[in-house]
Amino acid sequence: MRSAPTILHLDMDAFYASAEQASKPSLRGKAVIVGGLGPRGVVATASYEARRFGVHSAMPMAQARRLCPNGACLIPRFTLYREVSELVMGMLRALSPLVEPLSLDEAFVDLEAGGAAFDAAGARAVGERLRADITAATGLSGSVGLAGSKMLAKVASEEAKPDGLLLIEPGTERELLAPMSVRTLPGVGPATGEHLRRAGITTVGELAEAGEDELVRMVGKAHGAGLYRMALGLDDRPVVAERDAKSVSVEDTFDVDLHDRVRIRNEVQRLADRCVGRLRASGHSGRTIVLKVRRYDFSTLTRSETLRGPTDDPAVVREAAARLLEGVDTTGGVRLLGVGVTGLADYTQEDLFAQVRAAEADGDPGVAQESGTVAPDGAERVDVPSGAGEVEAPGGAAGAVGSVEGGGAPGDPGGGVVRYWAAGSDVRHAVYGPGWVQGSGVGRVTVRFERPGSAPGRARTFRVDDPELEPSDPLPLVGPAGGVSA
DNA sequence: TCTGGGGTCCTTAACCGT
DNA sequence: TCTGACGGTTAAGGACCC
Repeated sequence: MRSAPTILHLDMDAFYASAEQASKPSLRGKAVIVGGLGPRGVVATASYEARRFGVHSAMPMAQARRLCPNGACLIPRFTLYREVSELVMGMLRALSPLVEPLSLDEAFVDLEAGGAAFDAAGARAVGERLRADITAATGLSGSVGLAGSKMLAKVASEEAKPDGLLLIEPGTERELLAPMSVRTLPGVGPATGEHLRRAGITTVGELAEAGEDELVRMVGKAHGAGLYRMALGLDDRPVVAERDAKSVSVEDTFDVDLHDRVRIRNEVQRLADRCVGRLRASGHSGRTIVLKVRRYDFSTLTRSETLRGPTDDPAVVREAAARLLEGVDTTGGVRLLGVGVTGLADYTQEDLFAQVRAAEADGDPGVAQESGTVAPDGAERVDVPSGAGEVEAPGGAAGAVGSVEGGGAPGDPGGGVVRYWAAGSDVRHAVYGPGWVQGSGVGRVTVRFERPGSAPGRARTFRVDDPELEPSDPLPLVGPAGGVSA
């Protein structure tokens, strides 16, 4: 069954880094690295200029700085990326109602379903125009893959990068795939790749030769069967526009491992509250509470508890998380904590209260226990004085940072306002106007004053507590404040 | 100075009820 | 009544994706 190449996969090129370059003219053509800037940060995206130094995503930021000491390292600005993403997704939806976003910078489109294209020539024309329109509207480039299936369209856009388009003609897919690395296929990561390599399989062609039975034996039923079909270029998964969320979770990695049990408990409570905040914002409640703990040695464990009914009550989630924590040994230190909720239901508040009442009538401790909630503190965190929780256990780590406590900026929202200016963040100066933080340290912060569409601007340095300087929202890449062309 | 954060899906084992 | 097969649910972990 040979189908026309009318599945389109769009992948924006080095999305976060390109968006930063578009909004910060002085960074165009320069190495830009977007990611976490803390001692345990990793790279989210590197510009192509930075990739030439060997920097790539998921690499520890410290290593990236070593490889590319002159690169600009910036924190991600998701508000901006989301805005650009919505603009682009809107353009895709103009082509077809069947648009399946995979992330902020990637999506599938079923062109045939939208009547946008029915054959290779039509699909190619739509793809080329889309790329031009995206660049005109955002100043960014995207790569397009066109094929008869999602898997092949994705492989095609990957091959087309950067700033290209590739259409896989029906009938040519097996020859095209055969010499490619097995790692090209979606679903083959480091573990499966290594597994296959030990069996002497490194290319997609060898994968196809191995046969389904052999693959199933090696990597399991579902994975093996799927892998075999993909190696033959077979994939009939439809493009689906709406997908229901299945879980909501939040997690924090701490700059320094946590040892103090009290502090750990407090962090779990905070995470539970944040998680419920997100759960409610998404209009969901959930039944299963999950606690995640990553220990000093990077070993990760999860503990979960399923309630009698779904909840979005912070007290209930806090208590469940606290109970789960009691069963976890944290001696040695904890580098990450997370709280999640799965088994989502979109119950309304009314339904939920009805559930609670029913459960109370049942005498069910699972759901009804908000009455018996201990809740030592409200939403407010009871902060362990800095340092007090970090008194080193014998043989403590080299960290010794002390000043910045886990995740939070060392800002004091109360009085003196010593602000923390993260590199890459947006600011506005009363005199010089909008700009972005280039760097800060020893009581100073350097700001470059430029905006999307302007010429590269000049940098000025201020005291970190300069009253004329304040954080601000990102300027749009296009529109009144900016403009894609200078 | 190793290794983020937010997800999805699959596998395995234990357990319960039929 | 005992035993076994089977299905569903829960819990935990692992791989993978962007």
